[in-house]
This record gives sequence, structure tokens and C-alpha cells, in this order.
Amino acid sequence: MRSPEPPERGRGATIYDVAASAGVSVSTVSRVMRGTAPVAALTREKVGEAMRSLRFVPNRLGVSLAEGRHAANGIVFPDLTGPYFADVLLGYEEAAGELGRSVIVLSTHGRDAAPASVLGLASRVDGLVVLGRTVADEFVEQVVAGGTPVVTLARPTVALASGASTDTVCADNRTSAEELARHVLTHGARDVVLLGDPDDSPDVAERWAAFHAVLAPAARVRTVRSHGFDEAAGARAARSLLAEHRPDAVLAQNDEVALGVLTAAAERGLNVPGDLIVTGWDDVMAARWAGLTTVRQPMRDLGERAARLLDARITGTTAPPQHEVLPTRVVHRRTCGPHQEDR
Amino acid sequence: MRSPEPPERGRGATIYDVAASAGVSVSTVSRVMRGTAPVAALTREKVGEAMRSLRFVPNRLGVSLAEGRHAANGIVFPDLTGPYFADVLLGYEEAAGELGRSVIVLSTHGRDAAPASVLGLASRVDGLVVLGRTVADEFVEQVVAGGTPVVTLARPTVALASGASTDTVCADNRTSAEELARHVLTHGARDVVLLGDPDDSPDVAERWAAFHAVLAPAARVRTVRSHGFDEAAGARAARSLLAEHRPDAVLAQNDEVALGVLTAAAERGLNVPGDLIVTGWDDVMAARWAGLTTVRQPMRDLGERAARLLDARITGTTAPPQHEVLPTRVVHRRTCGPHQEDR
DNA sequence: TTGTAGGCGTTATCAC
DNA sequence: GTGATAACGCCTACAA
Repeated sequence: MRSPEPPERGRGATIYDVAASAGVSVSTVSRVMRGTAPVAALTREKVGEAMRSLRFVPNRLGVSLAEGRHAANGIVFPDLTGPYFADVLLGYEEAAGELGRSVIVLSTHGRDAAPASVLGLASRVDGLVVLGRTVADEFVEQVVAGGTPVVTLARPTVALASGASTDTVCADNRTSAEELARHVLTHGARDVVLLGDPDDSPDVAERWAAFHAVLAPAARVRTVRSHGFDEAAGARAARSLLAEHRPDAVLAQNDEVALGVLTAAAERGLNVPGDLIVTGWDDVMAARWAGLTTVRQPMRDLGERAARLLDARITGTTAPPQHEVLPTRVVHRRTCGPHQEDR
Repeated sequence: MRSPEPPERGRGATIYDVAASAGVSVSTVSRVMRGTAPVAALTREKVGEAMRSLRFVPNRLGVSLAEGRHAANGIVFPDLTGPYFADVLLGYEEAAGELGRSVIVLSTHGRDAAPASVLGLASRVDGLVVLGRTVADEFVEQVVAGGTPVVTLARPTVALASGASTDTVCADNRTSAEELARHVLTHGARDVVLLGDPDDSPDVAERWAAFHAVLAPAARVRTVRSHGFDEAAGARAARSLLAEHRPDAVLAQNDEVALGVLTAAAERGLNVPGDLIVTGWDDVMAARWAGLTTVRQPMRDLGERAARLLDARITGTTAPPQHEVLPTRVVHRRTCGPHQEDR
């Protein structure tokens, strides 16, 4: 004796198999699954039984094609390295899951996304979040024109042909950058270097503008380019920088670069903060252990808010474009001068 | 004058629109796209023109339904927090992309995955990677029985009804755990606590078994449970542990927990490593800045290998189940005793 | 309450 | 070389 339809290996049962096995039509099976119309108790019973014994799981492709929606969202990262992106993804995935949507991730690995990969992604989701400098405005516009809403994250809003613009969510770079700059001046810095990779992200450009505005009247300010934005890149850039001239302070574009600066400074026997003030951005875990002054941004919340804005847009809200700015906060530790430390 | 078919907002053009616009049949359009059969140069030209002007992007659902494949893989994480998972994902996404597959991520947020979410995911991918303790063996088997290959990562292989078992890739826990244990004995530890959350992952169980085997003959060994496996959990557990009794050494399940122990030890004025030896696992960035002795595992490679094993299985290899064990290495720093430090 | 049939967007197999 | 047309798996009017 075997069960009615031995679950065939390698190919899931279809709704037709269930219908046949239960002796009803496919519409009835569909109704039972979706509760979209009343079904006689007995019939429901038989269908349920058939579904169980066949281990039936509806094929997403069929469902999506019929429903006209993917129930999936995409997110495009420039890179997946480091704690920043992981936390954004965490917040995004959690909120998207709650809203009944799967998450498809695409990393462009530092390069600009290949148009094909972005359009391909767009064709398999209901909406897309685009981080920083991953996709040219032109393609963002094209994706939206194709009917797939886009939310930009940590990136300026993109103007659309329709006259509207993308929803966007980002962290408040300016306020904390200004505060950090003032603080550094307080500690006596008069020769400041802004260190980072300006091609990395629009966030960095915003911070640098704010740094400049505050520092320039009171100090010498130079921008120095690091090629890359990880610890090694920071160390390399700092080594050549310190070899030629020693500034009072280095404001790095993120914590990783700042940690690289600390390494280079230690190699030269420089005392931080006595000889050199160093600050980062992001407040990654290592920053606390290195005593690095930095700025904390709400990475999870960025991801979560993006997911919710996107959901609203997919759901068809006609609200005007939203631009959310999430608060950040300066975290004082010992690399910017002697004082009470935050944790 | 307007272009032939004004790209309608909100709804992408279909292959029928292109065919109509070019004055050919859909089969011809399909052939042009896929190069699956010869097409007259002139025709190809017209079709290309139509596709461009309509900004046609084939709908993935249609393609997938017809092709009978999703061109997407899933990956199920217990959690997305911390550097470990981000790096695994990085390696996975990179390899999957290279193999022409999108990546759908699902996090179970520490809990066991809801069967519905896993089966739902399985129904929209061609294959699945399952990390650690996220999905009960029973469901893994069910997913595979349904025709979706599964690769287990950092988790023992799952026996299948077919008599086979899942492909699996994991890091070598035993060798490094043994080495670390011997090393700790060398530094004089005779009262050792293994600290962690045994429910967290099979990896931890493996390490603890190896620790035990080496330590038990020469030292007192206790296992202490931390509820959770982040820094705060480690600190909490260490506080209550140290309040009652001070061991010579705490071997934590991962770096985060170990860093929590360092914090708790500092609060009590204990000298590390003089009064207390501490070790972690994973070699996250913060470990270097905290001087933590730990074990480095090739996270990216884990993800990449999983992607490739999965691809082979999807592609239909009939090779016997693969079980890959990737090498790890102990990183000596100052929390385990005085000596030359690794970076 | 249940069944029939057409549609969702693409591919692929036939004829022509 | 090209064009009908039948899948693919599901949903949902519309009929009965």
C-alpha cells in the first residue's frame, strides 16, 4: 500500500495534481488555499488532505504571474564589506519580511552596477532600494519609468521624468559633521586633513562640505584622497601623508580608514591625540575598542525606513516624494582629545 | 510627433508589444533576444529598434516559468548581525552572481525558521543554502524532496530519505580548538570556563567537544551558558560568573562574547592575561584592536564554496554528497598570555 | 458551492 | 527565416 500519489522526487506537485487527487477542480483548490470564497467543509477537508499528502507548495512563479506581483524587493549595495551594510540589510530584511516580501540583494562590488544587472533585478521585484553610488541616475529613472518604484538610501533623491523624484532616506551628515568639526577646533586643531575616497559615496561629500564650512574660517583644511575605504587603504594613505607633513588632525571618512590612520600614526611613534587627532564615522564595534571618536548613525533604521517607504510606494500611495533624514550623534572617545569618554 | 508606443508608465512593455511594433511575431522577437536560431539581419534590426524604443525588458516571471528555472538561490541565516554573516553573504553573493543567479536572503532572527517561510523561499529559488541551526532537519529533507537542492553551511549534513545526504561546507573547528586549548594549558590555565550559548550553532558544539578532549585531562573545565551571543550577553554572563568564582581562563564562543568578558573583567579590576586568559573565535575587526586571541575562519570562502556546491547540484551533478572542511588558524594576541602577537 | 476557460509573459516545437 | 500555438502553474471572472 502506498499513499495515493507518491510525492515524485525532483518535481513539486501542481495544483492540478491536488485537484485530481481530491476529486475537485483547480479553482476549488485555489479557493481553499486563499480563502477567497466559501467552500463546503467536507470539500475543504478532502483538499487539505490531498495538499498534505502531496506536500503541495504553490509555485511562486505561477502565483506571481497570476497576481501580477513578485512579493519581493531588491536592494543594491556598492559593497557588502563591513558592518555598515550588514546592519542596513538587517533592518531592511526584517521590515520587508514583516511586510510579506522577500529580499533580493545585489552587490556591485564597488563598481557602478552593470545596467543589465540592475534592469534584470528590477524585472524580478516590485520595488528597489538603491544605496549610494551604485546606479547612475539615468538607470534609476529608467527603472522607475518601467514601473518599479525606487527608494534611494544614503544618496540624493533622483529627479524623475514625471517631474516627481525618488523617495529617499539618509542619515543627518551635516549636523554631526559640524559638531565634530567644532569639537576638533576646540581641541586646538589648526591644520586639518579630510581623508577618504570622494568617489565612495554622496554621504562623504556632504560631510566634507560641512567640515569645510566650519573649519575653513579657523584652520587650514586639506582633502586627501585614499584609494579605497577600508583599513588598509586608510593606513596606506596616512603613511604617505604623514611622511611629508604632519597635520593636527585627520578626519577620516569612516571608522575603517580612521583605524588605518591610527596604525600609521603608531608606526611613526606619534601620540594620539597629543600629536594627532583622529576621528572616524559609523561607530563600528572596533571603534569602541580603539577609543576612536566617531559618529553613530542608525544603520538598521535606515534599512527599515527604506523598506517601509518602498512598501508604501508599491502599494500605490500618491503622497509626494518623502525625504527622511535620520538623526546621528557624535561619540566622543580618546582619539580627539582628553575628556570624558562615551561608550 | 511622439515615438511609436509611448512607454506607458507603470507597466512594462511585453514581447507582444515589441512584436507588434516591429511587425513580426513573438517567436522572432524571442529568437533575436536569445540568439536561439538565425534571424535575417534586417529583421533583427527592426526588432532591436522596437525593443530599444519601448525600453523592453523581458519579464522574469515569464522567462522563468517557460524555462522552468528561477535563476535565483536562497540563503537562510539565523541572524544578520555581526561581521561573520556579512562576510559569508559577501562570498556567496559574489559567486552566485558570477554563476548568473540572484540571491534571496532570509533571516530567521535567532528563532527556528517558520516552516512556511522556508518552504515559501524554496518555491522561488533553484537551490538553498541553510546556515547553522535555522531549519529543522525535517524541513530540509522536505525541501530537497520537493526538488530544491540544499547545501548546509556550518552545520552537519542532513540525511535524506533518498539515502543520500546534503552537500555541506564548514570551517575546521576541531583542529584550531585543540590547538587553542593546548596553548591555553601552556600558559598555565588549570581552571577553564567555556562560555557561550550552546543553542547558537553546531559549530560551537564541535569546538567545545574539542576543547574538552584536550583540557579535561589537565584542568578543571566548566561550561557556562550565556543567553545570547553578542557583546552584552557575554558581559552579563561574565559578570555573574566572575562574581562567584574566578577561573584562569575563559574560552568564549565568539569574539563578541569574549569582548564582553574583557569588559566585565576590567570592571572587576582583573588583569588580562595576568589574572584571566580570554579567547574568542572569528577574528572580527574589533578583536585586533582589543588584542584578543582568537581563531580566524575563512568566511567569504565558506559562502563561495557553498554557492559553487549548490550550483553543481542544481546543474544536476550526480557526484556523491560533498563535505568540505575549510582550514582555520589560531591568531595569538595578548589576551592569552605574553608573547609575540599576530596581527 | 463548484467547474470551465481565459489570461499572466515567455520559450520552444512545429509547420510553412 | 518566420509564424502559429501549446506549454509552464496559478488565479479568477463567469457559468452552472
